[in-house]
Amino acid sequence: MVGPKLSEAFFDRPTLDVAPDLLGCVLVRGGVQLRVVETEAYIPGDSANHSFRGKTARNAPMWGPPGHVYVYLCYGLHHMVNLVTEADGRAAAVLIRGATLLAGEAEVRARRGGRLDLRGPGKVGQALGLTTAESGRRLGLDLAVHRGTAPTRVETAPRVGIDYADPVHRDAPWRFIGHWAG
DNA sequence: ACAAGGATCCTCT
DNA sequence: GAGGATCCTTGTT
Repeated sequence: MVGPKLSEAFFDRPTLDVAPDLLGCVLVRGGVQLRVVETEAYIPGDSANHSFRGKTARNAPMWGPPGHVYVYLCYGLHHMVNLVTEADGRAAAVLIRGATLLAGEAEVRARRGGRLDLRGPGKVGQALGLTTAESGRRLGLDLAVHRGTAPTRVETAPRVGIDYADPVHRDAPWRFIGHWAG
C-alpha cells in the first residue's frame, strides 16, 4: 500500500537512519510507483561521497536542504537517483540502489526496453525517467516519496563500486537491503 | 583546452 | 565472467 507523502522532516535526520527507513517507501512519478528495496548512505566526511572534495556544480544539491533530489550521470549513461538528507549546509544523501515495480508497468517497459528488473541504481533512474535536468528539484511535486510497507528484515553490507575510497569508508556497512516475509 | 576516470548495465561466451 | 558502451565532471595545463 502507498501511504502519505514523506515530509521534509523525514529527510532532516542522520543519513544512516534515513537510508534504512527508506526501505519499503514508494517513489512516485507520474503513473510509475516503485518500492525501494535497496539504499546506500553517503554521509558528511565520507571519502566515497561526491561532496568529499568540496562543492561543485554537479553535487551542489547535496549541500542544500533535505527532501530534494540529486541526480548525476554515471559512466556517461546511467542517471543515479539520490535523496538529499540532513540540514542545509551538510552534504549527504541516500542513493536508491534498487526497487520493485508497484505501478506503471507499461511506462517502465517503454523506458527500459521491455525489462522490469529494477535492481541497480541506473535502472531505477531509467524507470522513473529522471535525468540530471531534474537534479536539485524539491520532492513532493514531480517526484514524490510516500510511506509504504517496512521490510521484515534489513540486511547491511558494504557499498558497491567505491574501491577508491578510504578503507574505513569503503568497508563500512552503509548499504541497506530490505527483505519482506511472504 | 585536455585527459582521465567514474556510486553501471547489457550482451555474449 | 569478461568486456564494451558512452559522455560528463573534474582537476590540471
